[in-house]
Amino acid sequence: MTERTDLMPENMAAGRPESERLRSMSTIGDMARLYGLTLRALRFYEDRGLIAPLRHGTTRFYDATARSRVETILRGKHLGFTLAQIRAMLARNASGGSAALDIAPGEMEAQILRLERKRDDLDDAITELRRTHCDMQSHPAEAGVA
Amino acid sequence: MTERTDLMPENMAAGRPESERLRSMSTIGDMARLYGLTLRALRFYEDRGLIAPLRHGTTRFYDATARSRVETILRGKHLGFTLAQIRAMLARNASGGSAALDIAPGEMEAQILRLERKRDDLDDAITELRRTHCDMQSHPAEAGVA
DNA sequence: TTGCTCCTCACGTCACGTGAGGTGGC
DNA sequence: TTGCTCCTCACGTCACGTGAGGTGGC
Repeated sequence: MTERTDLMPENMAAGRPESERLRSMSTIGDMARLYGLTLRALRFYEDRGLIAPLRHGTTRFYDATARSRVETILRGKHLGFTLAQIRAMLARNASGGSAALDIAPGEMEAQILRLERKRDDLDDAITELRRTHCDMQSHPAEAGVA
Repeated sequence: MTERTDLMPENMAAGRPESERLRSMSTIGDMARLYGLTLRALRFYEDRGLIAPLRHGTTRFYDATARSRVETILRGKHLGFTLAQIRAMLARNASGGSAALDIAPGEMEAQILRLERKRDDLDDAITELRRTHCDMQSHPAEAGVA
């Protein structure tokens, strides 16, 4: 996040808020390092309408708003929502101003049930794998399952 | 699974083992109903080299071996393995004869760790969703998440 | 003739990965 | 000139879903 004089108009006085805004912007590389995302992922979110970075020529620049949107996207992903759902949640909230995930109560409960079912399936699988693993320890001859 | 006389050669005597084998075969529709799979899924497994049903013209027929292979595929999927992994396990076992999943011990442990990590991620997400859900119950005004 | 089941392309989905080929400022 | 970062296609991956358009026996 070095200072980008190329983004600043030539006719500037000292201490102007405009230069402050430009100075505080991140490149796509900065964003990738900051959030542990790939460039491709950031461009993909943009293509799906989740973020809209500023452009200087073809180069993308991300301001504080864009950054907080990315953070919100990551939270949505962590909660197991699809990008389409996250996009809808961000859009619904757009009226509110902040970049929060506007999750409807029904959506929330449905998601909890979905994730619980997935977790239970995983628990089953883990139990079965462990049982087979132990079987293999005690009878190393038979390495097959079912 | 009706009797398929079209599969039997004309020159047959009564009680011959060949007709028994043919009679015991399933169509792709039978298989789909039996295992709760779509026709597309069964054709896809074939395309990926996991099963090789017999053909009568263009129509597929599945014998007992093919059926047990499909059961093994479903077990592999339930344990969270990819089709490529399942294919390799089935191939390794091909020498053994039965259609079992030949899972290497290291593969097994790696899979257990992978699934445990996924389950822990799910647990985190569920906890967070439930907390947000409760927050929404107590302060209905703020419907946003972070 | 209608209805059912079967077939083969082949594009769409989801969330990106992975080059290919090119630009631009230090 | 080299090296770094940025860009836009565009095909590949995974496990299928979903028509489109056609065949074949009761």
